[in-house]
Amino acid sequence: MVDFKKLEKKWQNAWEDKSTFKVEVNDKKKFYIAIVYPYMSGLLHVGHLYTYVPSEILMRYKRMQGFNVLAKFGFHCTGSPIVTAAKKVTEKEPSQLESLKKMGIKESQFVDFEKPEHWVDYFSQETLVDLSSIGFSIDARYTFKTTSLNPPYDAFIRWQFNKLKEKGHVKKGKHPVVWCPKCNSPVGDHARSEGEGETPKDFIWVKFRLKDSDLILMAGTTRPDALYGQTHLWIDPNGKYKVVEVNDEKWVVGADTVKKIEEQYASVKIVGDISPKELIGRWAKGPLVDYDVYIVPAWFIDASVGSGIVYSALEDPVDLFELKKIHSNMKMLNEYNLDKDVVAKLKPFPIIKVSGMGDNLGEEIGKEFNITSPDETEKVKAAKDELNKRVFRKGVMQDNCRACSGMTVSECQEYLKEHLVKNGEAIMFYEFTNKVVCRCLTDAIIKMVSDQWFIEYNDPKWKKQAHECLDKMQIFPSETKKQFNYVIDWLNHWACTREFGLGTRLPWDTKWIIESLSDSTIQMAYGTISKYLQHPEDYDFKIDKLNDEFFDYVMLDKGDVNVVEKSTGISKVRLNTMKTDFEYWYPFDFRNSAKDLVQNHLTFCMFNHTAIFPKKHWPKTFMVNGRVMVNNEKMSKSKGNFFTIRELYQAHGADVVRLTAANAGEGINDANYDMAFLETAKKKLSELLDFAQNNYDKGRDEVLSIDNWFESMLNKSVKETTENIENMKFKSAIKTGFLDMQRNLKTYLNRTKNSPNKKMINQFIEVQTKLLAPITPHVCEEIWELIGKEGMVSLAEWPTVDESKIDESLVEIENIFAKVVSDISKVLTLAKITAPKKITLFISESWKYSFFKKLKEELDNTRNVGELIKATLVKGHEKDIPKLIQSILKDSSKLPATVTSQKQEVDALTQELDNLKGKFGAEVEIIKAEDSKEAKSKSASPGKPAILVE
RNA sequence: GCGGGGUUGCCGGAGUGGUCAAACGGGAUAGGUUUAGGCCCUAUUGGCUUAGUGCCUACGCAGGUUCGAGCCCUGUGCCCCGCACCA
Repeated sequence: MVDFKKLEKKWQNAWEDKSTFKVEVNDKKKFYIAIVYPYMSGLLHVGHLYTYVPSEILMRYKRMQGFNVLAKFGFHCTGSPIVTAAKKVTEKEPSQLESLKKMGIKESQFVDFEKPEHWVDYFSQETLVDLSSIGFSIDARYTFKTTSLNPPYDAFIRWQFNKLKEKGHVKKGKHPVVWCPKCNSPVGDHARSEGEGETPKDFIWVKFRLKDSDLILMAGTTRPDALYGQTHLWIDPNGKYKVVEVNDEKWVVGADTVKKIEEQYASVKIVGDISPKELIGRWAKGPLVDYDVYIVPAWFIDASVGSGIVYSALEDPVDLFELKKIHSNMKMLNEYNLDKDVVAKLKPFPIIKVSGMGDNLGEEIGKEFNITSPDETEKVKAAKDELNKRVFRKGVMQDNCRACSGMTVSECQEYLKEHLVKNGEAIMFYEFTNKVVCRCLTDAIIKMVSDQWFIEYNDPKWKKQAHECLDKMQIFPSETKKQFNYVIDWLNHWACTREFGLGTRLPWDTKWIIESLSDSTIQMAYGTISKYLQHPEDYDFKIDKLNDEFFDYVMLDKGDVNVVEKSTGISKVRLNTMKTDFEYWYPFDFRNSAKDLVQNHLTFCMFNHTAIFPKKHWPKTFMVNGRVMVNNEKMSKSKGNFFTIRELYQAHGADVVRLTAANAGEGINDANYDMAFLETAKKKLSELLDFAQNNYDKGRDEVLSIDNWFESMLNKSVKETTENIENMKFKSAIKTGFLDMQRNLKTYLNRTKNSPNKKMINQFIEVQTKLLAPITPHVCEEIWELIGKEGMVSLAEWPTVDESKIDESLVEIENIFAKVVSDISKVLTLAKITAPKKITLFISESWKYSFFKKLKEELDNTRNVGELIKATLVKGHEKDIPKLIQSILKDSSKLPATVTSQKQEVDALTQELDNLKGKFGAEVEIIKAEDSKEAKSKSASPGKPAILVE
């Protein structure tokens, strides 16, 4: 077995020594690949590998096609994960320490990892080691890390935000956030010990003004539409209520809600307690209707839920059945001094029309669910859920609903939410539907963050531009375009600042740090000149005074170079070098990522480009890949199928690991990194090297028809492989550019009895090496050297297709031969003949060939038997033709893909006579059907000789 | 709930109207080679079957369009992913 590791080191050193992948601006056409940078909270793992392989293959492929290729690589460090991880190290959290250990870090070094800055330095360096060890052909001078630890990058991000602000895309706003009062920060899904997936649900609290009083009863609801059908208010007769003063109004709310109001809405002054008894039996006036509503007790109401007060619209089955209870409960009516007549008159009245249902929705659904008593609480609840669903989906507001008449229920809800709040008749209020607990075990709350900065992705004009950008882009796979379209429309305000974590400070409000997904949206532009900004000393300048004018000049062609020279201290010459570089490289031509970045980063990238750059610098191509599984299971440390790239290449070698990654999958579906394939890859690559070494420049000079077949197949492989790469189908490229090629080689050697044509075998080895070079470059360089080629295969020219060498009839003839062999075997089995004496092959009568050709053409026009007969009729065969047409119509597989000729078929099979004789140990005779009296001979058809065994 | 993707042999997965179902990879079984194992080679891997190179059944389920459907349409079951301030 080949020592891959040794060979790989050799070529990695050679690339380094010869600066094979260092790029400079030149006259060639450029191709800029902006690789998504990895997060530096650890070493690269299989997931990264799978995402990076497409970029890496593409950059090598484009280089071989003569492009000047820039591949940007960075190290992402902004946000909270690194800080959190460092904190865990400080706290000596076992799983965190274990994970460091697994990445090869010694215990004595742990103390260094208590500082976030150390993570940034350490992992970006180690990642660079991994990248070169796996043979990625990037130019390391262009790599950079993010955050304020990298001042020029920091300046770039400030510039980006100043630009966004200038264009009016960044604004201050309010937003409800799931918040941990102890950690004093938002609690994302991943940071919860309970309540994953929970989001603040928006309610509105509607104001009901108590008659003959200045008190306002706040009634919470998600169904403002039902206000049109309001009948009365429910209140918890045993609950605790308070009167509080909010913005000069006196509200009655459940006692437990006071704190929530402060967190979400406004400061609260508690006036005092109020007993439900003081309210029951009185009247209140709510919005949207002219009448007053009566206040009624209900035990299903809980003062601590919502606002503690609910208004009733009797289409709701719960309310309806609850009211029935009260109707019949004289004792209670008396206890609360309720007016019997008023209560008796409370009746539902219809406001919503649901198709397929009558007017009295509550009663009807009750019957449907077979509810006989109000105490069947489960049934009642199920009925309520079902009704809500129907109302929301199909409900239309009836004519008695004033401004909302004719609206669908969902439209009406949106309309009322906005209008009631605007008119001061309600407030927005957010609640969880389930409990949320922070990882620190504190109950989370909903907090209204009010001085947060937002990027306004909801701006319709901006959305339009983003759509325009998307329309012009190439998206792989193309189905993903739909998803992008949806995301552009769905994106709303995006909170872009945080109080905690690594990153760049918001230039005009420095208490805030720019959030991690917002800071990386146009950094690909920075990547075009990062070589200079990260290593100014190599280019004789200093960058201690980078400012917005600098980026304006270099990237937007704005401002005066003399002014910029003065303010930055960078010479005009250097400024113009960077400007030229930027203008040469930008925009980026390709960017790929896993599909989870579609709904944020990749879409942000489009938005931000349209805001800041002119159209010519908008992104060109996105490719989205699935997530990677390992051995068909989600990768996870606990399952033991979590691998760093380092572990893999150290154990198997870079090429093997790369080939396995490229073969793991393609398209948007989840891929599978198959550890078993590592062994297959090893074998196949070893064989490849051995074969090239032992067979190059050996063979005969004479040309046989099988050589031409081989050449056809070779050209086909090049064609298909090139197409596959162009379509970002890298797994298919392995199939057509490697596996199929190897199978054809096997067939070829078999058919030539291991005596290949020298020219062909050389061509094969050269083409094979080139096609594989982007995927397994080390082995390919080695082969390239072994066969005595000049220079690096990495810089060799990508093979071109010679269409004239693709002869479909040769391909067909070879298929016929293979089929004949298998048919003979089959016949022998069926006839139970083990040792045949003689095999006769009858080649189809010659008229059938032209008939088949003609028929093939005619089939595109018609399927009508009569017409086909007329069109294809050959004199003298009036009887045969209808029969043939019938059978072909029934099973079109009888018609070969390519119709050859009788002569070709006879010649080809005659050439293989010895081959056939050897295979079956029998005499073989080939006869044209015309020359035989055997009845069987007439059943031969083009591509399918008749077979007679004796 | 909303949006996107998927559903094909023992497994992973090709295949988007006839040329073609199962490419390619993996696994399994039998045979050959081998001291043995591995590598490698051959055959089989939905069912049936005949003096013949075939027939039938199958692409989640049920319908439909078509001369013809894995592919198009309608309905439906199930699985995966995302739904935000988090990288």
